[in-house]
Amino acid sequence: MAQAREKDVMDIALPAAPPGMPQEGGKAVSDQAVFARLHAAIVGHRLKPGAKLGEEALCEVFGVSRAQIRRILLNLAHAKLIELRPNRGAYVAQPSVREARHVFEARRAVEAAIVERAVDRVTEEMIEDLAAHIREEQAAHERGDQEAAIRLSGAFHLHLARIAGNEVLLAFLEELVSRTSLIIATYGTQSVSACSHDDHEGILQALRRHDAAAMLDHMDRHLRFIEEHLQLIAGGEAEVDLRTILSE
Amino acid sequence: MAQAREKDVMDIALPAAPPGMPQEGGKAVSDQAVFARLHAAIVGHRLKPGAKLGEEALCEVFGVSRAQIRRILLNLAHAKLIELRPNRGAYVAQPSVREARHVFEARRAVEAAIVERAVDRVTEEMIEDLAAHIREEQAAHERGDQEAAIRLSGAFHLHLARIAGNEVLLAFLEELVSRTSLIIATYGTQSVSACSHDDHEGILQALRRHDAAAMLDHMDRHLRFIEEHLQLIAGGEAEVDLRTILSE
DNA sequence: CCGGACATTATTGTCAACAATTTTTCTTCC
DNA sequence: GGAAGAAAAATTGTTGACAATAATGTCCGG
Repeated sequence: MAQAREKDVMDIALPAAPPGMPQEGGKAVSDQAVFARLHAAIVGHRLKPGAKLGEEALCEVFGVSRAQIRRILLNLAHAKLIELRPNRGAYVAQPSVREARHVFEARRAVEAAIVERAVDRVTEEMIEDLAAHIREEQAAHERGDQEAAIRLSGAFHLHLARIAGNEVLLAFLEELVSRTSLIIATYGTQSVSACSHDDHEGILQALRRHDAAAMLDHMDRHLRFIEEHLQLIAGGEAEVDLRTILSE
Repeated sequence: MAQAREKDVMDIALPAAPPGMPQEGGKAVSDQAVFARLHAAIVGHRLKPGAKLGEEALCEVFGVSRAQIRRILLNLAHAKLIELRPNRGAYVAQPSVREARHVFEARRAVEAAIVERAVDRVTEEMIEDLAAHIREEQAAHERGDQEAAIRLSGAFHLHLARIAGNEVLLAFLEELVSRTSLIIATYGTQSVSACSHDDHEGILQALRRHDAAAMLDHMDRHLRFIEEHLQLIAGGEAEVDLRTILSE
């Protein structure tokens, strides 16, 4: 079982492997690169909540030293994507129901602040960029590329944050978007794996009219819709898993 | 000069040194303890923006290994209190004017969200705790204890966040309060070194009446007042320091 | 007297071996 | 057969030495 989970870790490197850089012999791989790969694997639902991230395994996968991996794991822990249990190792985080609700609540607050600033600063060109972005989302959705759909869906919100022009709010939203994706991985059903691009379209329409109130309304409904379609009931921890699975 | 700054580092340990624990011979000092000491020193304006934090010096002061200090410095960097320049070392952060404005803007947004939730959840007992807190603030102010005044001033806002009951918003505000203190250390005049307890009193009065609108108004004015009384003009970087100081 | 190249020093970054802890496996006994 | 306990294996945590880099000081030529 632990062996099986290690196998999952081995799969991380494959999808986004850089072309011209063999892990052996080449020069050092940057922290940022490894961090980005692990981040993408967790947010993209390839590494599932609870999966163990052994240091040795990660070293082999990325071809880096343990000291480096350790530093990167610390960063991922700070981003709340993994949990570091002393003397036990690193595990992909399993957000509690309470935590999930707090993340959504905080996200509504932060997104509202971003919307208010974005309507004032947006230009025609930016609106066209957003429209193009939504088309990309739609394309990924139609072609059935789930991971791209998740990524682009989050990127839409971050795009809006960049328009708002506040780097602190952007950093907050980056954290919240990533955590939202992890929450969906933990509590999501098949139907809800990402934001629906229709909602994004509605938000964009309101932005075109510079209608802040309508944008806020759309954004709030959008986030509440996602939250309500999760199975955020009771203690969805491992304990319940065993009970429901084994009581046939 | 570099030597003088190292001296500053030596002063960190003295004020809050734990009584019964000699750094040599006792068991290991926890990361958290060292982090808290450095955090308090920076937020309490004892370590000034730009001060160098040499690894060797910190090891001697706290009696810990370099690996441990390195890990702690990484955490402080993540909290945006220090800046890690590769191959150059760690320095107490010098927030740019732009960054300062973004922090205040984000803080207004986060505090607004907290206020809205706090008015709904507050109890009589909590209000009394807040009142007691304000009296403590006043006492520290009257006795001229600047560091305590700074700390308690931030603690008031965090107390409110705890009442709001959202751990994510609380974590955001913790970061923002610390960064605000660093911004005040960088751009503050003598007159503005902390929140005025009068404003806090006004916020509390509005909370007593469960008047969310009044609270939001007070909070917003409170934060804008602090921001406006800083010297947030032009590029107050180190470059300018040398130029203005040496060109008499 | 000033400026640039070189050597020295100090500091940060990295690595590999060692210690401590947890997890697994194997044995033993009821 | 199953549980308790002990040995073994695997994994995490720490330490110290070494390499790489930047800062400083020195020496010479102009």
